[in-house]
Amino acid sequence: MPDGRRAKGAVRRRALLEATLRVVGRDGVAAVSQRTVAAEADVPPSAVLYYFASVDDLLVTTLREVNDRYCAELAELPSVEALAAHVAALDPAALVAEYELWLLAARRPDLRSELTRWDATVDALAARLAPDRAETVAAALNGLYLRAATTGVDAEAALRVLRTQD
Amino acid sequence: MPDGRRAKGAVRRRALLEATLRVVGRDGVAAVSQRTVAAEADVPPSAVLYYFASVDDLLVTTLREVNDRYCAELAELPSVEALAAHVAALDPAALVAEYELWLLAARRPDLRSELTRWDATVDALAARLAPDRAETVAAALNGLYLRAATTGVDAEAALRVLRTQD
DNA sequence: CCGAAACTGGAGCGCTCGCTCAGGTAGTTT
DNA sequence: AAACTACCTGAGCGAGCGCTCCAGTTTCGG
Repeated sequence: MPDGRRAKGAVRRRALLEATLRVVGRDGVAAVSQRTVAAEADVPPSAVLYYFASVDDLLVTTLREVNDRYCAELAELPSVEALAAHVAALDPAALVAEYELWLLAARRPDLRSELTRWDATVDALAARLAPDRAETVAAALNGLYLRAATTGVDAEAALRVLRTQD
Repeated sequence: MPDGRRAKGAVRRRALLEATLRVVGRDGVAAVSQRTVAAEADVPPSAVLYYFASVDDLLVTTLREVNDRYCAELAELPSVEALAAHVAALDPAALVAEYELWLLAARRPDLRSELTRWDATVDALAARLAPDRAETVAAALNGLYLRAATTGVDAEAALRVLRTQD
């Protein structure tokens, strides 16, 4: 029988993770605090440290979840055209949040594995969609992501960049 | 006659800017505070707010200086080969610092101009060194920078990525 | 229906933060 | 040398921080 107590807790826990991601996207990793996340999720501050061992734990858990999501999304793309459309459809604010977390992972040895996971996913995608020029496509994709985070990228331009040999 | 007092002040001001960049590289933008920078530059904390209107002003000034330096460096590269060598020679820690500042600029409207300045410099370089495939080279260069910040990139691999058509 | 377990939330501790300010020090001018 | 002024600084304020603690509430199994 499902325990109603645990179920209720799980809902709050998830709400906190989503609130954290929103705070990161809006104001950056530095703005993530027990009190700001609690306010964003509309729970009392003490709830944050009931569901997570520390504020840092909350942040790291959020990072892993986001990485999971992005990697899964990339793995399902069937073609270079779909990839270009994917890049063009990304929300700049969400990408900025992603880079905030990327930077956090780059700085901390214990999160290095998340970084290599992301790199490996991009490399695998490039090798799958463009085996003869995988290195360039992987680099160009990373470059497109960066550009998409600021000025945005439209699908035609993305496709032009990714189809490097035509 | 030059006022010795003013000259001494200028030296301290510069020391604070360099200390700020070191702190950003080592511990991130979030670690930049009046007290940490003062300790890094070996000046009393109050000196920080004597030379800069606020801690934020110090950070923004540092960002503009770093951007100046990077843009000037790119503008002088004579060939794709030199560009590949340049990327391979970059220090990962310094690149992480650069991305910290990039992210700061991405989030703040008043710093958007620094971002477009960087993008324009990269685009101009790509158009100069590889006119027939500028968009791809610009994206690939940004991708290489990102990779260089974590795992590092060797010169041969960078050249392979940048010479997209061979 | 009752004890246990999961959950809730407010109070508050020790700490660092950005910033202000009154006053001290040292180089310049007369 | 005295007056002036630009430069410099330690002390301290109010605020927000992570985190602990514990008394209260809800929901469960037996």
